Amino acid sequence: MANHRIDPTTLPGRPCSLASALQLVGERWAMLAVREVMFGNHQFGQLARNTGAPTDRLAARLKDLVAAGILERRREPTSRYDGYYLTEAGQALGEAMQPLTRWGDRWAVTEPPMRATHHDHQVVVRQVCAVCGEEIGADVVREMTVPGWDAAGPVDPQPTR
Amino acid sequence: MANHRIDPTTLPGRPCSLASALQLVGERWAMLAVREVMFGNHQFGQLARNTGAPTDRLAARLKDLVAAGILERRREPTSRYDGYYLTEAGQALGEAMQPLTRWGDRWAVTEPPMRATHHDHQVVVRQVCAVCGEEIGADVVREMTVPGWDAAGPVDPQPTR
DNA sequence: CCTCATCACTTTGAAAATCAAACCTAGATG
DNA sequence: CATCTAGGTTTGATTTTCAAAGTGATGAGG
Repeated sequence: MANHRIDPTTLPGRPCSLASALQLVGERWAMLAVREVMFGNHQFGQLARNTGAPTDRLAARLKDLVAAGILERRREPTSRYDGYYLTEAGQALGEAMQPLTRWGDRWAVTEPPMRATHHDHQVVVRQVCAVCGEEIGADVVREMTVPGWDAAGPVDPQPTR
Repeated sequence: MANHRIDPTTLPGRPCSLASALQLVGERWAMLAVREVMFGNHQFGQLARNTGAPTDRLAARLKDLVAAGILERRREPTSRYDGYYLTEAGQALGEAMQPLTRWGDRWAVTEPPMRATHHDHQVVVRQVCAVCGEEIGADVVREMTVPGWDAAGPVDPQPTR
């Protein structure tokens, strides 16, 4: 497992876990490849057909995702070819992508092309805090832990001198 | 509000709300711009500084996000310039981006550069089903509602014939 | 043994997107 | 009037993306 973590202060703009996450999975086709692996499709050809990505781009993305420790390439037991599988980070990413999919259902598509159910009813996602059980909403406070930044942007130590 | 919804069957690959969502907000800098607006930064210059995006790219993204109905451009009361604000879809997107940020905290960065708290304790996100209250995990079943596709990929009506 | 098919890529050459930097416009400031 | 600031747009070079063709390894059919 590679686990190429990024120091967010080396990225342009505000140091932020979202920016770092997008550095790993923000390029085109990356999340769709993870989606397919999550759906149980492990072969390169399946990923290519089901994402619609050009094969050279897909090959590059898969290489990156393996290097980032999100996918793992290993031999399929039933076949002579390798398959791509989710690591623990990849599993977690798959779950983190669900709210984005749900957002797409609600705001991005004319008609949702998939239905997510468990126990024979449709899943309606709610984000709650595991500590206090309350729904997470607008009362979340964000503190920057890196010096030089606050919510409004970079803080100048001496403004113009 | 523009509300450019996408018919997911017109996209390459599997018709999917995630692919549609990424069509709207998957390009570089788009989510970071939404993040900044969510943090209360509404001016173009702030968005440029805080995202680190080139101004031409940022201008293009903001135009797209406004056209997609995610941001709204309106006159600042305190200034003679316009500012960018979240629509209802943009608010919802901001919330959908949180799990991705949390994933980044855990898997993408060397050290989280921000801390999210409410009521003086750190937020730990848990996704639960609003219908039954159970945590959403692996027991989610996905059914495709469009013909020609299942979880494994495209279904051929007559295979080779 | 020879041909053909399948799978997983890689290479190629053209088109499109991205970038940093320079430039532009309109209104305030000195 | 000259300069400054904010909010972009334009420019020209670089990089990325794309579809399509090619490669090489394995196995099946005749």
